[in-house]
Amino acid sequence: MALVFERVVALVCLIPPGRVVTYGQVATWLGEPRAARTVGWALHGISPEEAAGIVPWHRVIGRAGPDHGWVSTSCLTHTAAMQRALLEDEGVEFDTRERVDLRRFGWAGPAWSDVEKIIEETENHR
DNA sequence: ACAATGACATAAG
DNA sequence: GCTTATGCCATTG
Repeated sequence: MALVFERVVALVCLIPPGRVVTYGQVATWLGEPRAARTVGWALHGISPEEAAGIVPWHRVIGRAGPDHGWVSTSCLTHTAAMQRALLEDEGVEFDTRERVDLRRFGWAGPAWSDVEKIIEETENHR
């Protein structure tokens, strides 16, 4: 497993409220720019308890263009309507086509030191 | 081991 | 700008 799910979850936990990131970004931070799909899989495996208030899974969205993202979940337990509601509650705005402006709400990502810390922790915890 | 699938991404038509 | 086709990683049958 080149891309450890725990790292994905840890990174998602670092996303500040009112900000969103794409699956591809998360994958890139972990050194696997092509593992966007796997990131989605990792989040899909999150338990309901974690999703409740610990892991802000809703802040991870798909790409809809260079500057826009959109809710791409098809999961039945974490529906798109639910995700949109959670984001709007944090101040993230959706345009008329259910898309988010990444230039306004996108997150540049954590500092490398934080990513490194996560890697070490997951390495240690393992 | 092979084929199919999925909360993705990018290039091509 | 939208639809299709291909590529990707990891899981599952």
